[in-house]
Amino acid sequence: MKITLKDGSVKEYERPMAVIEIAKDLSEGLARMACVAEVDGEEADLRTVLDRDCSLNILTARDKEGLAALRHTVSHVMAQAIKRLWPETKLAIGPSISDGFYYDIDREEPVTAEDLGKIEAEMKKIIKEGLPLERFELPRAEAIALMKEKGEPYKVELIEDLPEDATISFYRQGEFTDLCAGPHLMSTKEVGKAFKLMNIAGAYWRGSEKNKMLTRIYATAFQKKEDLDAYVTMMEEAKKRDHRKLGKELGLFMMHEAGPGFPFFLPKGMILKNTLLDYWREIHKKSGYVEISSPIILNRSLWETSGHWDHYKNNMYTTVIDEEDYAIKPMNCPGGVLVYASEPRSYRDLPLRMGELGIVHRHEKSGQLHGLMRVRCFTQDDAHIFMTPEQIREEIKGVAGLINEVYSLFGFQYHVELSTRPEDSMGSDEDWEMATSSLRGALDDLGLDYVVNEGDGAFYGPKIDFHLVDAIGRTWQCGTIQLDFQLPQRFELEYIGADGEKHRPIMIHRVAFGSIERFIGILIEHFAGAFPTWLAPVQVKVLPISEKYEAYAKSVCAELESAGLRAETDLRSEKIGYKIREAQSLKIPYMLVVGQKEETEGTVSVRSRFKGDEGACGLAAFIENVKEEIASRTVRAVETEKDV
RNA sequence: GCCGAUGUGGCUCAAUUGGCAGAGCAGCUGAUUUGUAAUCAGCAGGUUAUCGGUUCGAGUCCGAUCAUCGGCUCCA
Repeated sequence: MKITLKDGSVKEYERPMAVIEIAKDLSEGLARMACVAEVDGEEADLRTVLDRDCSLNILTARDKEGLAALRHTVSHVMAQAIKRLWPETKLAIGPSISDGFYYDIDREEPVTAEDLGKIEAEMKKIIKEGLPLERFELPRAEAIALMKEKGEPYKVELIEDLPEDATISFYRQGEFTDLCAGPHLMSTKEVGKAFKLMNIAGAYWRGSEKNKMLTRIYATAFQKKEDLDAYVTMMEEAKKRDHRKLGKELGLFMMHEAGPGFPFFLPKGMILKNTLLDYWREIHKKSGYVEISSPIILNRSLWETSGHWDHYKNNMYTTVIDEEDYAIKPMNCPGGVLVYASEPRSYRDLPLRMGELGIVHRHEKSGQLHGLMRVRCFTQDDAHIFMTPEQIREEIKGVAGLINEVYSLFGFQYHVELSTRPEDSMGSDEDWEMATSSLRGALDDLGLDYVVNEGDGAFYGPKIDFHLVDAIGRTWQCGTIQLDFQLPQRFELEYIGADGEKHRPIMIHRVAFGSIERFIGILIEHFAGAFPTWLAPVQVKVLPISEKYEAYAKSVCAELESAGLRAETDLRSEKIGYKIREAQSLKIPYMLVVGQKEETEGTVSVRSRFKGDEGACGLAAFIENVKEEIASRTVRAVETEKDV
């Protein structure tokens, strides 16, 4: 099969092995910068479902349309079933989404898990009835009248938002009629059996918290039963790699009621965090950044100058000390700005790339906390770049390149969004035009594929966001690059140009990891806890066969440690199988089994968490190999664990 | 914050219509001295999230609070 990437490059793969080959290429970074555009000449989209399995879904445009029509039809069947069971229920919207569909409904009594079973049973009846789906159109006024007659106020509201002269399309199946643009299957019979109601949630009508909260029923459907089964299995597997579960099992971090949303890092999690920070410092030094640290608590007048006191106070922890207002910083920028302003700057100093691993606190609303992904205290791998307008494009490219380098190291897939000027914004049209085109230009220069979110930028400037995917397909914003002309103005920042005159610099706010906490959450799920050796909290565990070999095990461990490896011994009087089982479940990269044979020969028996027993090896040679693996930060995303 | 659900030893889960709070794993002690995913025995561990109510009697029923989970909104 011939695959065309969005950057225009073409690769050929042999059919039976294609999926594996593509996965390998992706993990090696070959195709990461671009998604698949065509498969055998047909427009297509390619995504890895789970990196560990390298299971790839290659969906052609036609497949996607067919699946959407199927799901949309099942959505109508579900709505029909609900109306049959509880006729007083009001219907809102029921679209097809990336891995299924949902319907928002308004019912007095809460929907329960048992109700889902009843709905499914009723849906099966409707499917069996084989009702044909008929499309018909009505002028706007008649459409409104029809929906009023059926007692569907949400539908009426939807139609009222359409233009006066619009013709409204409906789909009818049996006694049930729904406002809908289609397309649909021909008959409810075609739905088949491959559908499943997943869960119940709340959702605001039209996505605004000012509106009524409706009940959303999430469900999914596939063309084949096997696909549904595979999906359900995949979701179950994915839940096993939930970072909250693994974080506890692997002793990485904990939460406590004493501080909801404030994570505690445990000793092993701290090694992971510090190792990431070491890496961060290394690449930032290489990329010409300097590092600063600014205070956690600063007084009110600073936050007033920066605008946070007015615009961000709801999310800030504030306090009164010696009768003066203070705030715990929710962002690092004002601190960075003060450092910039602390001495006169020349154009020769620019661009000035000033990094800060800053701990910020934000009072997030209780309902939105989520493990390490959404917390109230986190470390941003922040940096502020002060520069001249001419330097914007190159700097953006530099940052985007750096972020790509970081994500590629871990084998992440990500997508990029460009957010443009919002309605409520500050600054001149020219500034916005220049800033937005610089961002766009940088993305184009790099050949990065991106979507544009019109009007979604910050009030002070446009931004580029980088999103990573968690184990069950939710995406999380991690990296971001934001252009800012407001803060330099508010703080009256200056530099002396070549002309001897004062000029105002432009600022970039940027993060690569985003928050170390969130990034670690994503890493845990991405690797299912089996971190690459360079990141693993314990890299080698020495397992003596019995207490007789305790001395040798200790000496091996001492040598590993003196070579800079993170090693532990397991000296308990347990059988070797027990020790292996435990080390394996902790996902320790290497287990060294030592007994009589090894002690006599001065060797170690190496067991890899992925490959199992690898046989005897000289200790010096083993150390060299592992050191090399760590130094090169080798990531083996394609390897799979042995089944338990 | 909003809608819904959940909360029992460190972890995973039991406990009939309201009737003596249990088990496995982990921990500790002892025995065992082990060759690639769980050796055996014993011991200890709980104010059933918290506070209040109903009842002769509450893990179980009711109310409030807190936390967590699935979403929505917001966001790194």
